[in-house]
Amino acid sequence: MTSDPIVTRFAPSPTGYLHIGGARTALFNWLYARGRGGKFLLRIEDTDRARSTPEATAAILQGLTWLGLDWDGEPVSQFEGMARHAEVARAMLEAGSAYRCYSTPEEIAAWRESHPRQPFQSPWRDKGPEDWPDAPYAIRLRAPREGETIIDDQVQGEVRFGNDQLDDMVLLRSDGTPVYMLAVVVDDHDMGVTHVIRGDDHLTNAARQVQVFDAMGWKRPVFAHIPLIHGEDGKKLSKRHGAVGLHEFAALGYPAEAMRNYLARLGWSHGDDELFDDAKALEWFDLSGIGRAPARLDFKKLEHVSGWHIGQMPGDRLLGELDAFLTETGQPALTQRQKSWLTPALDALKEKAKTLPALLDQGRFALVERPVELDPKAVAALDTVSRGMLKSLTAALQHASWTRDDLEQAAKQVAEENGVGLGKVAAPVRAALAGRTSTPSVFDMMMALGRDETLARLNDQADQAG
RNA sequence: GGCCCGUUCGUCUAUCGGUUAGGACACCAGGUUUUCAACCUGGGAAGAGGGGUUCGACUCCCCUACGGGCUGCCA
Repeated sequence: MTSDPIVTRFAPSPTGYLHIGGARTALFNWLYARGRGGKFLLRIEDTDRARSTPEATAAILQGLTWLGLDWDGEPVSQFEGMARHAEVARAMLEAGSAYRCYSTPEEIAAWRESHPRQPFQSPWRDKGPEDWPDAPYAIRLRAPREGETIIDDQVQGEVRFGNDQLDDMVLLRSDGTPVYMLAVVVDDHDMGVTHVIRGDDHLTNAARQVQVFDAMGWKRPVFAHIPLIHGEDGKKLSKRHGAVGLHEFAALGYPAEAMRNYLARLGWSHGDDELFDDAKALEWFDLSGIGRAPARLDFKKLEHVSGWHIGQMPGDRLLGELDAFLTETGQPALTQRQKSWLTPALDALKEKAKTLPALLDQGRFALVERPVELDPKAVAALDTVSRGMLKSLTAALQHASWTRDDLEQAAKQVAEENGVGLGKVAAPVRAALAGRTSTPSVFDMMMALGRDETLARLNDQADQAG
């Protein structure tokens, strides 16, 4: 038997930026669909008009784009489907799977008051047309009162709800507007969604939604309710945990592919595999690998994953990432000259950098122009003796062929002549070349800067020898 | 309150009845080294508690504790 093509969706409410939990949910849906040749759809749940904003929608789309998650077709606006949702509610009314409920909010509140710990039971459930008053009414689902509603969840397993715990949910409000729970079901059905992968805060909702699917005679999608991400303290993720918005992670300089890797591993695993690229993630991702306990955000681990990905990147890709990062954070783009100095040093730089800004910081020698500004430690490294050694090195370098071996040879020679270790020679070179004491290897810098720039920078300091 | 979900090293996790409970991050100690790193080697570190079931439980069942979710004519 040929199975239907997979269709997943990500359905955020446009009430703010895309946060890290939502990003992971989107990633799971994307991985599942894309790994199986299926479709990944987007639906904006904008039925809450008061809280939904176009800016938030834009921010979410931008976040997904940055993360590298592409979706099929245009994003669907749930709000625009209102008429369709109402139509379904009316159809259910016609079919008898829903009924008119004339209870007012006050009556419902009073009922609850006198029936503690019991779901509301409308007195209108079994009334006929002859009893209908001339008043506004809500349409409620005629849900089964006995038996169980069972969700066969791919993550949570078989979850059973006693139908006596589930009330007849409102489908259409008395003002004629559909309710979110109905909209979700109708949209998922109309969009052909086969797999609903979402936060487990919707697990209980699923029971109600399934009743609607059943009432309409629609095929239920496969459900997978994934645990939410928590902060480092184990509490629900919120602003006080620092970065929670995806854009904040982008600004911190984690490459998108590293975020994908880290996020994928948060709550999902494939044996002991920790570091992998998209191809592997797509190949390995499966619902069965998702855990049931909420995972905490761990920035240290993220850093490690990020460092690995940066180290794996070919130079041109890395340069592209750096460009994107600078643009993203509103910093000036790299000039041609900066690129020409930075590029040869990339292989050395990417070995140690864990984030993009960290790499830029280590590569600062390639970004500055003469005269190189010295920080206090660099000044301290350039005492009279050091400047003297710089002078002899500069002289020796004048005729050196610019290969790493020769440079190293020359430096060692100067060290020997002065009866000191290589470190003593390297320190002032480092200071003169980069203006600081923490840099890549001095030889890497010399190779990257080239003969002219290197000698110029060295001379800038050597000339000041006493 | 009721219903539902969860609980393996500090953290992310492996284990799908039989392991000295494995890996990764972090941490500690050594090594390497021209700085900072990076890297290499080694180390400490876990089944929430209590009952069962079983020849044998981290794995299955029950209870408790602790987290979390839902319980709206919110989404």
